[in-house]
Amino acid sequence: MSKPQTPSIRMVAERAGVSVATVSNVLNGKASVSPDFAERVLKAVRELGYVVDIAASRLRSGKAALVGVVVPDLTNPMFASFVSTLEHAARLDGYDLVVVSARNDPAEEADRLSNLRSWRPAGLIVIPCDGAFAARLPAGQSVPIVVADRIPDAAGFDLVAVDNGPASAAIGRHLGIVGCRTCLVVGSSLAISNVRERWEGVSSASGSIAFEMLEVGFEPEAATAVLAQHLGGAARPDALFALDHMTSLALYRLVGSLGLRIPDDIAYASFDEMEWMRLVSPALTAVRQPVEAMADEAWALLSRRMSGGGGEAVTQRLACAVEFRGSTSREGPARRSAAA
Amino acid sequence: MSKPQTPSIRMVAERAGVSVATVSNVLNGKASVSPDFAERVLKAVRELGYVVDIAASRLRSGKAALVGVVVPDLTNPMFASFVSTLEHAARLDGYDLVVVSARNDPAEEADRLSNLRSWRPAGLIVIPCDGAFAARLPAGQSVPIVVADRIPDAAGFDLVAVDNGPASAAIGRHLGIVGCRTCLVVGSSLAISNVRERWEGVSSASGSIAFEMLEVGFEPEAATAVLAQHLGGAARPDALFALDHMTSLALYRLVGSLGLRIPDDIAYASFDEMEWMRLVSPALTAVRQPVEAMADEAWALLSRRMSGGGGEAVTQRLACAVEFRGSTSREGPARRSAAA
DNA sequence: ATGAAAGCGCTAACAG
DNA sequence: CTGTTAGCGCTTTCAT
Repeated sequence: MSKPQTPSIRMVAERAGVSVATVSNVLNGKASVSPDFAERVLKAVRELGYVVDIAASRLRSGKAALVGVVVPDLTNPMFASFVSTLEHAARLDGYDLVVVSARNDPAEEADRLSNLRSWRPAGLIVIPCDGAFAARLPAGQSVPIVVADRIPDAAGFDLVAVDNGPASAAIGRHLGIVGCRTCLVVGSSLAISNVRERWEGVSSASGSIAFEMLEVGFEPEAATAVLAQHLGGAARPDALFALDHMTSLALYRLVGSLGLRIPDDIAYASFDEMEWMRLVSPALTAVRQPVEAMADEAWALLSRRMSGGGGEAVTQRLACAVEFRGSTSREGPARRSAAA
Repeated sequence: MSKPQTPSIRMVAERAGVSVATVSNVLNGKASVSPDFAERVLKAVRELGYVVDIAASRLRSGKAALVGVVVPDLTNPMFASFVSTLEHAARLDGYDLVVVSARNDPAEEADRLSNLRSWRPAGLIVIPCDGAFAARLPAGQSVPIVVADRIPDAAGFDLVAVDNGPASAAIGRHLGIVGCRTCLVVGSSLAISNVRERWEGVSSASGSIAFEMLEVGFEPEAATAVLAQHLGGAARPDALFALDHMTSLALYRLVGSLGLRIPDDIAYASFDEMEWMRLVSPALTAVRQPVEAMADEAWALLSRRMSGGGGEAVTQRLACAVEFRGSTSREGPARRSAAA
C-alpha cells in the first residue's frame, strides 16, 4: 500500500546506488560505463520492472521513434494488410506506429492528420481518402510524408503506388479477345487516382469492345442500388469489370441475386484480388496488387527521409499480377455475340 | 530559413502577449479567462498552427488519454474490424490508440506488451494469443486491462467474449437433424478458449451424430496438409465444421480441390462468418459473431475502470447469430446415410 | 568513468 | 483574472 506507481529512472538510480545519468547511459549505451556499474543498473531495472518513459525521453532528446499512419478504412483487408506489414517493418527498425482510420471521410482525415501532430511523429505514411489530400495537410507540416496507394492531385510527395494502367489494359484486351463487345466498368469514384488510372487503362484497350464507366460511390447499399438500375435494363453488357474491392463485392452479389450466370450470361473481372475470388465458382479473373511490397517500399522511402535523406520527391510504381480465371472464359459472352 | 520548427506553447504566449499559463487555461478550459484574452490566444494558435504536445502534457498532468491495443493478427478481418470499431469509440471519448499485432506469436505478444508500457497508457485492451496470456503480463502492471474474445486461463480480468456454446450446439443439432452421422470438427488449437468452447458446444449436441475434433495449428499450409491427410482416407465424415476463420478458409479450399460437392458429398458449416461465405454456392451455414458489439463493450468496460470504477472483475458474454444456409441442406448427407 | 544540473513543453499551485 | 514558478522523467552537456 506504499507506492506501487510505475518506476522512474530516479528509483532505478537510487536502488542501484548510482546517478540517473549513469542509468541513462547504461540503457542507451551512450557513454562508457564500468561493467560493475552497468551490472548494478541492469539488476535494479530488472527488479523494478523499469521501462523508459518514451514521451519524456523524446521531450528531452528531440528524437521520436514514432510514425503516424493514416488509412481510409481499416476494415478493408488490403489496408489492414498494409498496416500489418508496415507495423512489422517499423518494429524491426525500432519504431512505433500510431494508426488512425479516416473512415473514408475527408473531413475526418483532416481531423486525424491535425491530431496526429500532437504526437510529434518523426514521419507520416498516408493512404489518402481522395486526390485533394494535400489541401488537408496542416499548414507548416514539416515532417517527412510518404503517400501510398492513391496519388494526390498535388505533386511533391514521395509516392509509392501500384502500376494500374498495364494491368487494367491487360484485362481490357483479354475481354475483347474472349469475345465481349460491351463492358461495364464500375468503380467507387474517379476522384481516386487508382480508379481513374484503371479506367484509363482498360478503356485504352484497342479492339472491337466498348467500355462504359460507372461511378457508384463508397456506400455499399447505394452502390448496389445504382448498379441494379444499370443491370436491370435491356441493354445488358457482355462483361463487368469492378475497379475496387467494395465495388466488386456489391457487384458480384448483385449479379448473383439477378440470377445471371458467370461467364455464360456475363463475364466478370475485378481489380483488388481477395481470397474469396478464388473460392467462388467459377473463380474470378482478377488483378492482384503487391500490398506487402507497397508497405515495405513506403517504409523504405520514409526511413530514408527520416534519416536525413534529401533530394527530389520519389515516385515508385509496383507491377501487378493478372490472374485469368473461369469468370472470363471464352465459352460465355462469345456465344452470345455469335447469337446477336 | 530562420526556424520553421513546430511551435510551442511559449511561442503562442509571446505572440498573443499573454503568459503560457493563460494559453494553457484557454486550451484546456480550466480556469476562467476573459473573452478578450481568449480571443487573442486562439488567434495566435490559429496563426501558428499550434497543436499541444500530448507527451509533455501527460508528463506534467499525469493524465494520459491513450490506450494500448494488442491483437493476435491485424490481417484477420475480424480483428481488423474490432480495432476499427474500437478506434472510433476511443476517439469519441478523446482517446488515442496505440495498436500492435502479436502476429500469433506468444513471445512477440510478451514483447509488445512490455514495450507498450513505455507509452504509459491509461489502459489496455487485449485479444490474447492463447490462454497463457496472464503469465506474459509484465509484473507490477497496474493499468486496467480488458481482455476480449479469448479467455485467459487465469481469472481476475474484465472480460468480454462471445457466447460460443449455444451457437455451436445449434450447429451440432442442426447437422444431426439434417441427417449427418459423423462430423469432423476442425480448429486451430484447443489452447484458445473460443475453439475449446465451440468444440464443447458442438460435441454436447445430443443425438445420433458422432463428432471428432482435429487441431490443425495456425499455419494455413500446415493446416491444409493435416486436413488433406484426414479427408483423403476412406472414412470420410458426413459433415465438416470449421471453428475459426483461418481453418475454414483452408478447409473450404481443400474440399474444393478434392472435388467434393457441398452439400451432396459433405455438409459444411463454419464459425466466424465472413463475407465470402455468402458469395460461394451454395452459401455456407455459419455463426456470425457480434464483433462491433464486442469492441464497444470492451471500450465501455475499460472506460469504467479508467474513470476509477472499482469492484469485481466483470465478464460479458455476447450472443451469436446462426445462419443456416445451403451448405448444410437436407439433400446432402441425408441421402448418403440412407444409402448406407 | 561518474555525477550535478539544466531544460525539453507543458500544467498545477499559488501569488498578485 | 493573470502571471510566476516549480517540476513531471528524461537526456545531455559539463565538471570532476
